[in-house]
Amino acid sequence: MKRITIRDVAREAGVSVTLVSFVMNAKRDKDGKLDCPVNAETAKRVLQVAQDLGYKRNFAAASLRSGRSNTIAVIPNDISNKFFAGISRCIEEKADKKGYTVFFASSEESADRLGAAIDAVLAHNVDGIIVAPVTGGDDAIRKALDAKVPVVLLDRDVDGLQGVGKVLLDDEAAGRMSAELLLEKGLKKVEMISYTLGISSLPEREAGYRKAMMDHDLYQNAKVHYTTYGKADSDVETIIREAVDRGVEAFFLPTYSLSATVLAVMKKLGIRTPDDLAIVGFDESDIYSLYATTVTHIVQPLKELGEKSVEVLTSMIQGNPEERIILKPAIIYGGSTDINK
Amino acid sequence: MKRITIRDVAREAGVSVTLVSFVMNAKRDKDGKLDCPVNAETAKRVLQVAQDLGYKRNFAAASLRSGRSNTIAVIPNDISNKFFAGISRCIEEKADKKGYTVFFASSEESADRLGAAIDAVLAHNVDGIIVAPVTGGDDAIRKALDAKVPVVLLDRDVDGLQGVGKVLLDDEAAGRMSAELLLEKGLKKVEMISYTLGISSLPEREAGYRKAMMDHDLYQNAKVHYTTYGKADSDVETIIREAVDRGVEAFFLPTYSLSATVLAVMKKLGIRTPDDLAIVGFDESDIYSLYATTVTHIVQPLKELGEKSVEVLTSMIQGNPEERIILKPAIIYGGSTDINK
DNA sequence: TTGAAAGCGTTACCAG
DNA sequence: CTGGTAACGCTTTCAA
Repeated sequence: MKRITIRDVAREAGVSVTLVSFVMNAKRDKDGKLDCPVNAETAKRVLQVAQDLGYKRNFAAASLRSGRSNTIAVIPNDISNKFFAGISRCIEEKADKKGYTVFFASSEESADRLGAAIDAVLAHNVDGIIVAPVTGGDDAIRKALDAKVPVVLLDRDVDGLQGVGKVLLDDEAAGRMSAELLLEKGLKKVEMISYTLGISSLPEREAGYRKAMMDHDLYQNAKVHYTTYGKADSDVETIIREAVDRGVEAFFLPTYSLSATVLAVMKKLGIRTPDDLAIVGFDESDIYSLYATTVTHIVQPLKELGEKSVEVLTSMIQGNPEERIILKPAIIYGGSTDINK
Repeated sequence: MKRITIRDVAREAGVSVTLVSFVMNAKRDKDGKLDCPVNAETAKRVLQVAQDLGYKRNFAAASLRSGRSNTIAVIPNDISNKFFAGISRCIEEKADKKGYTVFFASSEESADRLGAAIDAVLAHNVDGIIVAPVTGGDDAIRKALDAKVPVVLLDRDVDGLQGVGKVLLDDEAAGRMSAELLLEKGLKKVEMISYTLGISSLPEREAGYRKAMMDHDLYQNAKVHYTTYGKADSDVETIIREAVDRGVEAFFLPTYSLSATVLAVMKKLGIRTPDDLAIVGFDESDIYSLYATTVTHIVQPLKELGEKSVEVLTSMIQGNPEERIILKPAIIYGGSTDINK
């Protein structure tokens, strides 16, 4: 069963390969009409023959000739992370609708791996790249830019990169909303734990938190504890112990992993929420509804983040200028902030 | 900055394009020597020149000419599922080591989407496909087989498919281990909830459970409740209520989603584990350690499943016959089975 | 609206 | 060991 080529279709339909190529590439406009310089009758016949013969375009050939490949690459920092897994699905779905197939490669929070991943997908002629940057990943991203391959930054911003699209969460709003929710309950000693990761979202969330504290004239109470990604467990235990002793009333946890770690520590130490400590967590997870007390948390608009990033990227692939889109977070209320003082 | 081709390298190194092609494709054997019919000196020079010029292979051209593409496709039923997200990462890592880039496309538990995904990756000339089949996905998979593209079934088996590799969990053992753990605690009324999904793993897990019940002369107590994927919430509540009234002592939950659903229902109804109901859950999740009582659960060897599936696939791509690999599950003990009767 | 022909960068074949 | 050259299947001028 040999492969059907454009030539077979042309011969069978009694037209030239050029015509077939035109027809196969034509996009349908809103009327369902193909917008290409081909007689409607002919086009229809070609389509029919292609269908009958079971013609499948050979992307390798098309890519070689045209330089385009109808593929995009998605490089999250960790695909096994729930947030990116969810977003990846949305991206894939949207990309598929637009006729793109998706390459995946995760960077594992390492600039080197990001570089390797970008090399690999560039060698495969991807038309564009959606990436959640890692600390120090600027150079890797610049390689793509140098190769004139459009890039969209997802979820995390990086300064000093010209001509990249961006689809980000309004991280400052997320921080502000979280803190304000707590402050409006009458709590005064609201603190935060964060990572020393060099990515933009965390400092922004912190800025939002600080702003809210300031607006409520409680800036003297603002305090942010830092820990390192991957070694948070012991740090967090110390932080929580000390904070409870000091009479801290609430914590804002700006990532899922910090939220999970804090909940684990609280469970271990027998610290209850919201009475001993009110909590606002981040991102979606079953743990928030299954924890002894349900947990209030910030949710990111996964679907929109995914879809927008594809839209911005495909628009850039078509030669339009880059866009920068900021999406708003939402709050899901749980028992962990159900308190009044 | 125009693209460097094999011809540029050939000219610069003063050799033919053929030589360059040989060198670029040569695999290094264990001694670090390139195994190709090229003078070591020449090879070294070519490599050096390629490096200096910044030569990058054009996979589209190679793919067009050779029919191979150095890409494999991974099609889980749902990438946002924690189990597949974890496994995907392992697959990607292993594939990368072997020089393959991976395409992702999820089937969303739909045979149609699986068909579309397979069409798409086939059009991109993937060298092989790793797929977690969905109910009724046989035909889609057969399309790949017809195109002589090797396929490895991951996690779920499908009967009647010739020449496909398989990397599966020993599902029967998982069922047996779970039930036996409960029975050895002296519990006698051990039941199970399962889905009416037409995939192999669930019936196998059920078979293991039934076998254990039989071995302990408790087959008259064996009972499996069925619910539908996506509509489990209300069913499970009814099942649990009724079971507790009937004095059921334990449940084996053969998937993560069932485990999460049951824990949610128990929390809602105020049913405690292990005293009111002992529980064995499935797959890894933070919820098992964060639930009021930690939950005993079966874990699949993610890393091995991912790596083996890549190994089996690449071996098949090189023309070797398909393999069938069955991996053993493990149990993580928690408080939900910490009981003796 | 249609067609002929020229490549795109590799690999594969065959000859030396 | 080395080199010439013909494909691979498509898109893209250019000309009719």
